[in-house]
Amino acid sequence: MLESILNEAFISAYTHLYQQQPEQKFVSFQKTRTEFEGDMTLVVFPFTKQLHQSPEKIANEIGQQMLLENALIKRFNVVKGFLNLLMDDSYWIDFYNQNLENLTFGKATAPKNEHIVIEYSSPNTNKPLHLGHIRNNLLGWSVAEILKANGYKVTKVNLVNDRGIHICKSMIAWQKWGKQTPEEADLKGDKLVGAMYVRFDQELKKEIATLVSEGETQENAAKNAPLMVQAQQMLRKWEANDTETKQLWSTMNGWVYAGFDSTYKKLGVDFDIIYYESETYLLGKAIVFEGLSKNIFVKKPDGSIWCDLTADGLDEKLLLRSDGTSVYMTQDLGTAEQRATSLYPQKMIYVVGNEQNYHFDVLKIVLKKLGREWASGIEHLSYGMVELPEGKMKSREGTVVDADDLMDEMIATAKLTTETLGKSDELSEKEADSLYRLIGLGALKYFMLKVDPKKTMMFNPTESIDFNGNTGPFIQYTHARIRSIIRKAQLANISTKAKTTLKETQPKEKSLLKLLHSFPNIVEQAGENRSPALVANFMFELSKEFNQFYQASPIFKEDDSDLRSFRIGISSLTAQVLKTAGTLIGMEMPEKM
RNA sequence: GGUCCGGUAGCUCAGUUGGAUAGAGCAGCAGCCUUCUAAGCUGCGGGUCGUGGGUUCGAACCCCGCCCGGAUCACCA
Repeated sequence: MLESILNEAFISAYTHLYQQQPEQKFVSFQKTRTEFEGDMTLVVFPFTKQLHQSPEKIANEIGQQMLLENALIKRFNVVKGFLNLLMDDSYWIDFYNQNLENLTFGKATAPKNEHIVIEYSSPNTNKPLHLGHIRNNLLGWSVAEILKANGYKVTKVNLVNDRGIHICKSMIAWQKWGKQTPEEADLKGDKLVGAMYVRFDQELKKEIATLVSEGETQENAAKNAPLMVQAQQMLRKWEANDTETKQLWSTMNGWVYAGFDSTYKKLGVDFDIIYYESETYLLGKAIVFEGLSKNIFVKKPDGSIWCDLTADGLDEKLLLRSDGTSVYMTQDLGTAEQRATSLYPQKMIYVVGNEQNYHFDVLKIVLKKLGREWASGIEHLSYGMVELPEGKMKSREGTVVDADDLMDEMIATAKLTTETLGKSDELSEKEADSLYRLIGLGALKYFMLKVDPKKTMMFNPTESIDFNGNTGPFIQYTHARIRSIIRKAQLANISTKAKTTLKETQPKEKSLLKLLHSFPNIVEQAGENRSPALVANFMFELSKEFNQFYQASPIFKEDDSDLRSFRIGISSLTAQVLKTAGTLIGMEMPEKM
């Protein structure tokens, strides 16, 4: 790594000059701004106190000494307190020669002895997946891939919420107004069950309105509406293992899973383990009783069990209802312990929206109070909501952007754009369809992942996602351009991966090499920050740089064959890095487009 | 009300964890195709980094106050 080389050179120069060690926390190298000559810049201001000399003097002395000691440093210049160091071109050319055929370039060279479990998606089975789930799924999947690339052992898990009152609502509605299988209704299973859930809600509202008009209070009406009573009855039957209820429940869930599977598949996400809440919802009660017996929790007169977190700056938290049934927190305590004691991970990452920050704060604190050492490995990857121009998505107001619909629209737009540009003329129907899919999904994934996960992001359905500028298709297009060059070179029998004997680089080539050089560092940063956005932004940066190079230096018009192969090699490495980076954010790269 | 998160160009977003004169894309305007793919490239205009203080050689970034927006504080999940 360049930074560690320079860091060593700096320490050596510093100790030689001043007979003392520099404070490591003050040593900061950064990329030199383009308006100055140099590759890396050392900020020397922090050392003025220790040395009692002007920043310019220190910078000059250190620059001189580093130049003397290290052959990789070619020149230096000093602007105010900034020491700009120019590396010898041989550094970049060596990098090129060494990695030209390194197919795993960018990924960690040695495995880390650490296991990370990452949970994402975690849908309810009463609603189809929507735009918010898309962000969740893409983020979780991508972070998992990035962590793998960093050498971690990663297990992707999904906890499906397949039981509870909401499922019973869909079941009641289906019995009353549905009675059709997905095939009969010509609907995806998750869509059918989702429609039943909506129907229940509508009918329930009518009942409540009727009761209120008859003089009931709103609260009582909501509690006593016949439909609500039936749903609760059904939940009790379910918990009592009633055969008929369980039968219907598993049939309808089966429809939903088939629907989810097709959405996941289209989106390109997968899981190593799928947990079902119906199988885990009783876990956790034992933990609550354990905490009660250790006097960490308290039981109230009505029988409910609580954890007092006021000393931690939070509130009292319910852990078990007065009737002895679980709440969300109870189950999460249980599933966390289940994972910790069966998979033995060093970290457990939960990809869950920031609306649940409080929940995860509580989860960690409660587990720590219970003395679970592994609780410190729990990490909430808290991402921001996706908002529409009119604000949050609301299922009841029909402003939800459906995941399947969105993907289909993206693919249709890709088709239209491609045909308009006349780029599919030479493709077979099959090739063309797979290209539209690749572009449409590339556009969607890049759009979702280029934004910092923590931030709330805006999605405007009417403007649809762009294909020009800072977009997935722009990057894919760049890749396709390079592949076209490679094919042309192969036809002309020019090696695309020839080491070079050149001694110098030109500006655009060097900028590209510098960017390529930074790729492993980007992958590492993205892993540490759990941020696919860093990879996405890097890909854009690299593509932009390549397109400038492409436009400025026509490769096959170059007479000097050494220079020509060098440029082909750089192009080839660029395409490879784009492809590798693409695998980290789930964006495929086309050969032609 | 308490707690947490956010506010950067007309719009969507970056800003390497405190460094140099704050950057991209879109939208607008003006150029570049007898072509290694124009889904591209070049140029122009566009900013009180919400606001007021503080910390220091240096702040969009750290601290405090205020304004605005969001989330959360359920015997919901």
